[in-house]
Amino acid sequence: MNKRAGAPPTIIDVARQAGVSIKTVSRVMNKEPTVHADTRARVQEAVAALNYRPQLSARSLAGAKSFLIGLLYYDPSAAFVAGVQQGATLGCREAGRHLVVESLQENGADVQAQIESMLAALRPDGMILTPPLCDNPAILETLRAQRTPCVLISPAGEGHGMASVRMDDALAAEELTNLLISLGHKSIAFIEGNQAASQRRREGYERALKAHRLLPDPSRIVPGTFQFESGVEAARRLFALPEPPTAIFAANDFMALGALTEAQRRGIAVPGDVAIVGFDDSDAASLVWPPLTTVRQPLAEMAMAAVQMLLAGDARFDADAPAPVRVLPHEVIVRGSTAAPAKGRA
Amino acid sequence: MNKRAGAPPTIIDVARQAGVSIKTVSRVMNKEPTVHADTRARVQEAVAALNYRPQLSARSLAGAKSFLIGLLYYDPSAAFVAGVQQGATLGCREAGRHLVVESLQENGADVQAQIESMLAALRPDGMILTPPLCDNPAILETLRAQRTPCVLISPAGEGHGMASVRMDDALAAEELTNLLISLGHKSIAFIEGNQAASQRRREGYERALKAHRLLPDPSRIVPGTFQFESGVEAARRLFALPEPPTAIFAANDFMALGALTEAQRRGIAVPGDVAIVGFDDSDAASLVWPPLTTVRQPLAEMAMAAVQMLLAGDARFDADAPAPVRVLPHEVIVRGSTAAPAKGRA
DNA sequence: TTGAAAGCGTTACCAA
DNA sequence: TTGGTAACGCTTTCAA
Repeated sequence: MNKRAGAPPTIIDVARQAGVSIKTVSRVMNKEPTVHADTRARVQEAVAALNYRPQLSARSLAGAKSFLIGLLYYDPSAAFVAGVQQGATLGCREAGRHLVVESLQENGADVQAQIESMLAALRPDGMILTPPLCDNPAILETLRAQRTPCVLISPAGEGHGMASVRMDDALAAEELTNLLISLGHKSIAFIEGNQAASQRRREGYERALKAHRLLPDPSRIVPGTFQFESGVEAARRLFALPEPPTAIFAANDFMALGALTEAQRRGIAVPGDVAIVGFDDSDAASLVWPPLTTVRQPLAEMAMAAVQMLLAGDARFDADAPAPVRVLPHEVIVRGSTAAPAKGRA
Repeated sequence: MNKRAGAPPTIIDVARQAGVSIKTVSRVMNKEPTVHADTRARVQEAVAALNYRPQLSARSLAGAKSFLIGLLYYDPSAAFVAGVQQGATLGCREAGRHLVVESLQENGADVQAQIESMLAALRPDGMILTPPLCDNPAILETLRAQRTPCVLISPAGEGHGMASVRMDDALAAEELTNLLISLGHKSIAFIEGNQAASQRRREGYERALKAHRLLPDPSRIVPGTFQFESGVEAARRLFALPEPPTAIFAANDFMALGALTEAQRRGIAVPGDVAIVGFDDSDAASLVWPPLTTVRQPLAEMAMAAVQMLLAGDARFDADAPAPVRVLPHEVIVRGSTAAPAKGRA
């Protein structure tokens, strides 16, 4: 006897229809190998006929998995969330999981409480953390205490022993700097940011200079905050130097756009008088003139990899196994903001 | 007897600790009024002592709610997802719900299957749809068939009888146009987009012109695609007119940025020779020079309202009750890309 | 105002 | 290879 019609079919309905036990249906649904091919076919037929889909809450209550992956973030740029999320949702779909997103409210003390409460309620199979949360020791400790598998996206340091996915910021910066050098630039300034990524990018910048025996000039390395305005300010200082640089490498696009704006305000031609490169390939990078030469972070791919690592068990707390780190390839995008320096200025 | 230590406490542990039945604990957790104050206090004490948190899967299996809200999107701009999501996660947290995000893969035929499968597995308490999904009749029909409460964010038309949240695009466009008119502009061009919102914005633009007895000139209304390049192209056509406009209203920021770029490439000063306004307050709007005068959509607020409507039952399929529509206030943001027209050009 | 017991739909253990 | 049956942790119904 069917329950009231209209109610979604349950495993019992399928078992009855296929003439097997519910346990066998369960085995088929979970792709367990120990089922006879005929039986399996019969069950699958019944599943299709009834349009049966196992209910998540029942599965997770009875079993060990929740089929949920959590994505935790706090005040990142829109492009960053969107990119990561795109990859995470795709990865989850492929794996039959679902993505639960939580944007933490504040970086205050109750953040831990927020996380604990989420973990207790949802019991996610794994968590994905983005900067700056993935660099917050208190948060990582909370997660570790609950033994929730985690993968960090682009952590600042070594990820505190947790699995992580990143791109090679230093290498990308080195490539970008090499591009400028190969165009003929010898006087290349660097605008720093106030996040961990900036440090790594600067390393690559200096590595490239050294490889070409161009001595880094401290006066050409100016601070910034990853904000547009700080790029304007930094450029102002650079253009005021007795010998202004012929190229500017900003640690992110926003600051590069600030530098671009300041150059244009002063009638300094880009890329004619000064070449400018950024980092991140933000939306705005291709929405200005000249469009910005920059580096694309493989955000979606990184998030997808994170999901895969989570489900492959790479993020378990296996004690002495070193935490795995996956490094994904980036892409240098050459646009109109770079060119060879004007005659006599190289 | 406690289970193995380390396992999270259950309702049974709390009941034992408080000396009441599990049903009473359940009542307290669900804030049911029919509990004596003393009993309630005793239970809450036990809950705090054990750090008890009800498990979602058990709650949803036993009860009628899943405590999950779904957010469905397909290829929107990063800023749009990020904005909506910020509001949705906050709204969910306040309501003790969690946000499950699904980004559909394609706008193809299997989209319905994707949705059905999600609904069957998750049984979300409600769904939030963003454009263009919220304008897709097939998708809406699928949702309606499952009787899942839905709230549409900025649907194109009347929302097909479903609850929706929107801003008043036409009013905002009218205000923006009025701003230009009040600055002294009489020759204001409009760059259209290829989405429903563009239509509404154009209505407001024309309303403002008519109110000031400025006849809309068809040659000053040019098509676009909401993409940067189409803004460049549109501006090219406008600047080639015998009498170029003194102001350009682009139906979104990306096209406005294209127009800005084209103006600068031609040495046409902004806002001196031509004023430019956009729509959406995208990141890039404040990352260029001059920064763009535009309109901010209250995306986060709209999403938060959507969650509230969902939980208030505003989105139930109550047959003859008309679907509720909430309209949220926007914000006109005046920046550097607008000024009075140059003498003699008004 | 409180409680006992019967589910909810699935997985897991153990036996056949 | 299969099936019976006991969990899983909570809400709900019905009684007290």
